[in-house]
Amino acid sequence: MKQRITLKKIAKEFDVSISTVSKALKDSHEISIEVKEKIKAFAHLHNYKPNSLALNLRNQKTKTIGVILPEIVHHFFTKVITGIEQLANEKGYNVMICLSNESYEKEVLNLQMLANGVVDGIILSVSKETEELDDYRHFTDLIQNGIPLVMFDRVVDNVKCNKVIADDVRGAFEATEHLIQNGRSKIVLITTPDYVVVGNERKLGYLKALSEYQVEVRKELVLRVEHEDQIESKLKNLILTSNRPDGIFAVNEVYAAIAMRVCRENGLEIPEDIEVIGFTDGLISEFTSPSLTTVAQHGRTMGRKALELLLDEINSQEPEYTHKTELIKTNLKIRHSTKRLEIPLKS
Amino acid sequence: MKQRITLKKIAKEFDVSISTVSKALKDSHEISIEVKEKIKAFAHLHNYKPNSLALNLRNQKTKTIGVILPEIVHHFFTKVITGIEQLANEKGYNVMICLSNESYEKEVLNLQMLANGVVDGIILSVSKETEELDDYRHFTDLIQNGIPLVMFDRVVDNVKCNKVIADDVRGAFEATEHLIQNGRSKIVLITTPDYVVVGNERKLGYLKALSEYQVEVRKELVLRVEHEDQIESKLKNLILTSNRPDGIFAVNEVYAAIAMRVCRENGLEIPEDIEVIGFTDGLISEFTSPSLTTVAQHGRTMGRKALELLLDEINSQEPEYTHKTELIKTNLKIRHSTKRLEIPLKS
DNA sequence: TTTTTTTACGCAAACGTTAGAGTTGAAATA
DNA sequence: TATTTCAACTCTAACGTTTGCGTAAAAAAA
Repeated sequence: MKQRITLKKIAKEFDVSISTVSKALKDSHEISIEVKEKIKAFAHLHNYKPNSLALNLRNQKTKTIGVILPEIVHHFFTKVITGIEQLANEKGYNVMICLSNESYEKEVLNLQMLANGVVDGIILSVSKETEELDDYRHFTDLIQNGIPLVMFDRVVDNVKCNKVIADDVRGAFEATEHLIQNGRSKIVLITTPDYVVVGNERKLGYLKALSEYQVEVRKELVLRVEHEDQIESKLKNLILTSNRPDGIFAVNEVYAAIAMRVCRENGLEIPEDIEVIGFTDGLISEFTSPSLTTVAQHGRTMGRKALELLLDEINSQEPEYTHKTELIKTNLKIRHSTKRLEIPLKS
Repeated sequence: MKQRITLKKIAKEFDVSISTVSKALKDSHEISIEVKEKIKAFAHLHNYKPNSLALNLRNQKTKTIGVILPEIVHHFFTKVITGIEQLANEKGYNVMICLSNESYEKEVLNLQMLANGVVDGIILSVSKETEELDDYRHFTDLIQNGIPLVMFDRVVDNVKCNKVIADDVRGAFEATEHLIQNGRSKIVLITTPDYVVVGNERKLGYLKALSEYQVEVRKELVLRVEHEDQIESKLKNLILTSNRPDGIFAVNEVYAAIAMRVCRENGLEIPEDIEVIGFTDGLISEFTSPSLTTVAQHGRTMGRKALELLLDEINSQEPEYTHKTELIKTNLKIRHSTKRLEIPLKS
């Protein structure tokens, strides 16, 4: 196990100083051509690469950005990573990914770890527990420390930083609108508890569509679930009532897929008896049967945009940087779980 | 934007030397109690955290391990990451994830980047392009440089390092066996091109099962696809022959899901007319209709094991470390795309 | 020949940290 | 009083790199 070669070792080899070697490798005019040639040849032969740690320490920057995700077994987040990675690559940055596993404590730990000089900036989606605890001091501390932070998807309103969010309200509006235009009026909303911001935003869109189209809002049709397991019984109850629902809008893909299964197990045909729409452009939607209409979130675009904003802030010279919030458009991917509308009722 | 606080700044504050501060914060007996107290209080107030870069440089280790994945929009890989992350967390290590995007060049770049002092060791799954090019010098170079490497899932036989692989042969054998025991004999194999090692291993298992149960091997039933798009036409051809297949074993989940769709579009009932099994414990399997029987790979276990081996090597004092190859058992998750066998024909 | 310029290098500081080896000054011992 | 001991610090080197500045010798100009 031969050790990595350093400037020092090369210097010793030719009996010159370390700075001579450093300058030679940088092709400095201060060094004679012969010396440069032999040093370069030797360095190349031994595959010299400057030690990143030393460079980072000296330059006070790492050309690395940190990404903290609530979880990774989630198609949307992997899409976002792909977008971040892509742009990072183009710009010569490295990406360090950490998982908070939806835990406040791990989020704080990850943040502290990354803040200690490891990265030049951080992209993050807030963990559910943090949203629940409603404690955001670790974010403001970070920002106080001068480390740029960009939040995406699950963001916190009163933390001053760049943000990238999907246009959740509009996406949910369009999904609900689509169901209404397909003649549905008893539309179930399957959503998360209130503290999950995106869930709430999507609920807003749902309500907005109902009100705009003068569809009655029925409280019992709003299903708030803490966990997937709860969907089956709650939904079944609704289906078995006399005034059973004819449409479902779920705030994520898995909820929608489960809802479809429950419907079919209870004798409902999709989309004839009931139409279903999910949120997120995951993998599942394409392979369910019937395939699931979803609100596509464009995770890759969000990732790219988030990094764009981050680099913008990192490279900004201004003492007072002004933060932006970017809204990424969603769009409805109509598949077989809803009927395609031939003649739109409203343009 | 206040700058991070350093030992130097604390030292200046109290007009003592840097080492006094360092020792005070480490509660050294060399420092008087009063001085220790005031320094600690001040440090805590200003939320002092030692700069990781400086520590890494000094200690010549980073407590960070690098993971290079061919892609991340892939349920299996995210499971592996989860496993790695979990153990890393327990052991106080950080994880840096890089994507090769199945590209040889990016794999090499990532490897070089990580090797420059950024990580203490690397866990990697070989990119398809690398397997195709059959060029593994970047791995041997890395090992020569004394940086421990663990390969998982897609490994290279003649690179000397720790490896973790699923028992692909056995998994494929059991899948094929299951189909045979269910009375199937015309079993299609949907696999990748030959250079993809795991695909090959799974093919071996398939062939072994056929031979062991004396089922005729029909070359035309082995479908080698470069891309998902090719499945439809190739499979359709087989289905439309007089001697149509009655079982399908696909080397991954997406192939299996697509195969199911093609079968149903061509009038075959699953599992009555044809049974289907996939590989990988992805998300899709549960939500297809019927749900898909798969060979579960236990990605999390693989991730944990890979890191375990890596840490083992990192912390090994021996000059001649002997490498291991760990085989992770798969198991068949029987769902609705195959019939459950009530009385096993063979134990 | 003396002075100036140029060439080609070495020195030292800096990034932030740690730890062993000094160095004080005062208290304890002889 | 002289010596030893000890507490409580500071100094220094080291990790690997870069870069402005200093400087010796050689070359050019006076």
